[in-house]
Amino acid sequence: MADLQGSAFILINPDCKESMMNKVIARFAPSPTGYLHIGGARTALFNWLLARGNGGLFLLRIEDTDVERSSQEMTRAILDSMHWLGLDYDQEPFYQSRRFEIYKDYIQKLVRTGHAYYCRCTPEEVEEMREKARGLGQKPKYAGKCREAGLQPGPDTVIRLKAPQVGQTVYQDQVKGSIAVDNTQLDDLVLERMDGTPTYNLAVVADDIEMGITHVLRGDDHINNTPRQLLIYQALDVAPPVFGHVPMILGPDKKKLSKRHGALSVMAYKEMGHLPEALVNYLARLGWSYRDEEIFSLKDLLQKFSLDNLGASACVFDTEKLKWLNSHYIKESSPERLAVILQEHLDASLPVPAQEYLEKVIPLLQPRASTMQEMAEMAHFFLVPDQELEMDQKAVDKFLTPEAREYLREVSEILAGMEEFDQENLEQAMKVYIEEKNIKFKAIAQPLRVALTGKTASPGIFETMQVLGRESCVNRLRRVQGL
RNA sequence: GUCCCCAUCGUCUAGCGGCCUAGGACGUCGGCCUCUCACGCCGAAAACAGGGGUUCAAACCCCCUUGGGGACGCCA
Repeated sequence: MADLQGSAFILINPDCKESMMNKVIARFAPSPTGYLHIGGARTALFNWLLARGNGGLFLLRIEDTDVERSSQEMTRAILDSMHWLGLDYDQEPFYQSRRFEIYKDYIQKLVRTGHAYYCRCTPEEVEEMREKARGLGQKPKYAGKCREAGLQPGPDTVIRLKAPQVGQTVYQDQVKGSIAVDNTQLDDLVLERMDGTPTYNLAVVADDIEMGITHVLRGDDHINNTPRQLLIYQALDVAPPVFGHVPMILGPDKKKLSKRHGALSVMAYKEMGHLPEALVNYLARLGWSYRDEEIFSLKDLLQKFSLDNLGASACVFDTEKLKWLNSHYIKESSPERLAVILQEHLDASLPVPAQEYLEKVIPLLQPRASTMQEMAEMAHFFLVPDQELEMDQKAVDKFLTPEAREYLREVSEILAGMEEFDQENLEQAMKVYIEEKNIKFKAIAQPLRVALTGKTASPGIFETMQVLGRESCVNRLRRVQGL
């Protein structure tokens, strides 16, 4: 790109179509100062889709230059979350903390070419300048005191970008459209701190150049950083990547999602019993749409995702819709897989059930549970020892009348004498019994349910009985006689 | 305060000047099914923030107002 510095109107990256022709290289660049939260996960997903959906590369960069707040554990946790969601990356992760030499080179190049200068102003002085600007009703910024001072490196100096003071910086945002900022709004940002470490904006630009990044999709909250970064690209005389800023995810109160109101980590959703494909599907639809469709697998998304269908406005995270998607995927999943997941959610006081048994229980719960946590609660009566089954007292009082107990006593004897203890034969046996007694099925359905499950709501009574098995059914029916 | 961004049912959204008496989905409310609870099916209520333009024609284009969000660090 030509050096346009100083011209009245600076147009950067007027059209991305040409670069779209080349191989897409996108990245996700989390800072390991916290868990991977819902917003970060969506950013990662979109970048992954952009790269993988176009035969490109998806790289990972760990922005751990803040040694104080970054940790190895958080990096691990972020990687685990991405793995759980099914977002894999190419090459080894790039760690900014190991790349300080590269940043030094970039900064020195800027100093050499006259695009950066040494500054001796103290943080207090700079703060005064900002205050002054604020007082004048202007945007707080560094006033440029050392800009023309021609200072040499020293122990108390930082390096600042010599940013253009006229014209404007314009770029085509892939989701927002044209964005323009007057250069007077921007100041000479610090590139290298007093301790010699690079600042965020410099490191990002240097890395994106080094990594060959073609597309930067990131949160809306970075929209104001983009013009600053563009200025660095310009000073470096390097063509910038394509930028796109996806809208923020808001909490139910329409405020930026934070730990206070449910900006939970990805892993928290796992613990609540959400399936990864449900979370991916939900996140994808938050800010993106494809006609009237709602259900998307990762594979569908790969094929259908495009920047064109990204929305521009902020959206509210809706737990109810997530749960609906989750219940959908629970219905779609195999009992084999769900059994493994369910184990993690079961009450620790329960005896560890066999995989085969869970696989019989789960089909009865699939249409009823919207999270695996819920399923674990529903599965409880299937797994608890007969003598420890908790009984809902209100249900007992209402349905286990003396008359009903007598029916149950007789039924328990019938069950004990049955040949094939399956749903079909159970239904037949009960039919015969109620005809014999000349009663309605309703007269014994709820008493049976309460006796067997302890509750008034459960899966179908015959399928429940078949899964529980003869022994448990008889045990439980006998047990209620004494209650 | 200054700058930037955004604005269709409660929520996620379709809509890219005429197909819109605004479509879908979640949720809500009815109904059907039914051994309970679910699932499923059927149906209903529910939105173009306001005001000016442009145009034969505006939810769609422009401007203003209002509202919301974000950013103004030697954090990332």
